[in-house]
Amino acid sequence: MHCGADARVEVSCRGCALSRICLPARLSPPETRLLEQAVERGRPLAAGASLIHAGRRLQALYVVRGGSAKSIGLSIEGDEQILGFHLPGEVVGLEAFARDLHLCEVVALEPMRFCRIPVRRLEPLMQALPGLRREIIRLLGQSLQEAQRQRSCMGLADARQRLAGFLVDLSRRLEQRGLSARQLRLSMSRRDIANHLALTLETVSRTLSAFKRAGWLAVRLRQIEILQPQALAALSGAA
Amino acid sequence: MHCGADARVEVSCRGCALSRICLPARLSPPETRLLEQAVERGRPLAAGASLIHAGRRLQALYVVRGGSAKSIGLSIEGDEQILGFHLPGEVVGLEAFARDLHLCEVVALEPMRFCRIPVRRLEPLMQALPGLRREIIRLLGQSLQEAQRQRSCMGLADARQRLAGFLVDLSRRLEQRGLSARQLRLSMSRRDIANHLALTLETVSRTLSAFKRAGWLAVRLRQIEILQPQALAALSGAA
DNA sequence: CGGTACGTTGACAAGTTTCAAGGCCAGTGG
DNA sequence: CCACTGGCCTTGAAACTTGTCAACGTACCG
Repeated sequence: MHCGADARVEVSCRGCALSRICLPARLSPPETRLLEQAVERGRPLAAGASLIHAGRRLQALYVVRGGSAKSIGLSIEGDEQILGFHLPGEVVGLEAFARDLHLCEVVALEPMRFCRIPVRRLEPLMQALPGLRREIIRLLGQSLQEAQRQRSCMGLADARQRLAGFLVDLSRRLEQRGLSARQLRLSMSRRDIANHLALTLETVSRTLSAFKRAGWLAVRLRQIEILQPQALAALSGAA
Repeated sequence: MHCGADARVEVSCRGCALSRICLPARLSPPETRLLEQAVERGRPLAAGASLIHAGRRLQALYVVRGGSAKSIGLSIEGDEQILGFHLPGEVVGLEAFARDLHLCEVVALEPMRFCRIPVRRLEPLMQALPGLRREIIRLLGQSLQEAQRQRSCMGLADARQRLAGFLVDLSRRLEQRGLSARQLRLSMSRRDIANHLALTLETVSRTLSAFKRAGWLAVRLRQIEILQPQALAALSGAA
């Protein structure tokens, strides 16, 4: 299935609840107005449906509007690794700029809404709007730093540190979006978390139990309450 | 010390031996001519000297012209991880676009020459030359993919696979630059390799010895000959 | 009320790190 | 020229973390 888009629905970034977080956050009002004209709204996706298919040519960038998604990197041998989880306002698909080809499969974790910016419209806009060009480059640089940070984390941190870091990061990002930093409702399975952190699901489960025993978390399946944020933060940050 | 640059020396990218590998590789001759005017040649650096200081503002992108360098990512807690080794023709400093701030220290591994492209000159050029803009964005996308690939590697691969992958990658990159794909003269120490691969130097040493015993390599300190490239490639690629 | 996917827990095995000792090479000064 | 020193590299044995295999418990959905 091709990711359908209601091409000619009016989109208003300025009126969007995500405008403080999303692409327009650092654009001027006139720039945002011009960007709006290039943005299409996609038809909602069901949980498990693909927003981006690995192997497809880069035709558009996507922005999560509601729900959440995971990026799955596929190596030649067939092993998959989840490279990231995406929350509303986050731009996905940037890595495809390397070869105009998507190497990641992006899959909805729950019913999801999204926006779509075709590159054939983005290109001339980057020419016309220096602010938008800088913003795309900034986002690429940010993704690069995040990937490098995660790379270090995979190398240096043990299971407890990785899981603590995951929870702290998720908590922070949810808080940015106006949700509780304490009460997390995970949209991904233990298997997904384990894959993302390069652990086994058993280790994730055991480590969550250990945090629970230590009084740092209250865990009930995918509903997690952070009781000792500073303990988690110390573990994730301090080697 | 500020990284000195002989600002007004004439630079010719078209006459440079690296032009097939470096930034101009995908630019048109007219675009390359304009780019040349923005490029400065830096004063050679001694081994161990910093090309980029972590914490400094982004003022320029750098290109390795001769010798080699390592990028060291610094986390808050003080642990350092080598994020990559850089050969002639490679652009370094891109990750600073995230916050106009360099988070990596880039250090020469041996006497090194480099070029420098100030961002205040690059900005207007990206505006004027769509090809250069696309090329910078492509390079960012490529760095992002490489960082994600390495992230997966740290997670999924064991010591033998990581080291095999490291050697295969280095061999390929040296070959692109007209050097032997078989005879590698490592410019980095075992400690650096271990740090880069998130292993201990003992494990690197042991694994090299294992490859030697298997008849895959001839190892003499930093001089390495690859005897069975396909064995290394199979190990690095096949999970 | 099963059936199935998800999650938890335990015992054991494997791979890597840690700790410790020793070898090799280059540069230095007697 | 030689011995000495310090950095780099190699190798061995023990300890630890995580993966593997297996069993069991739990929520969700027909």
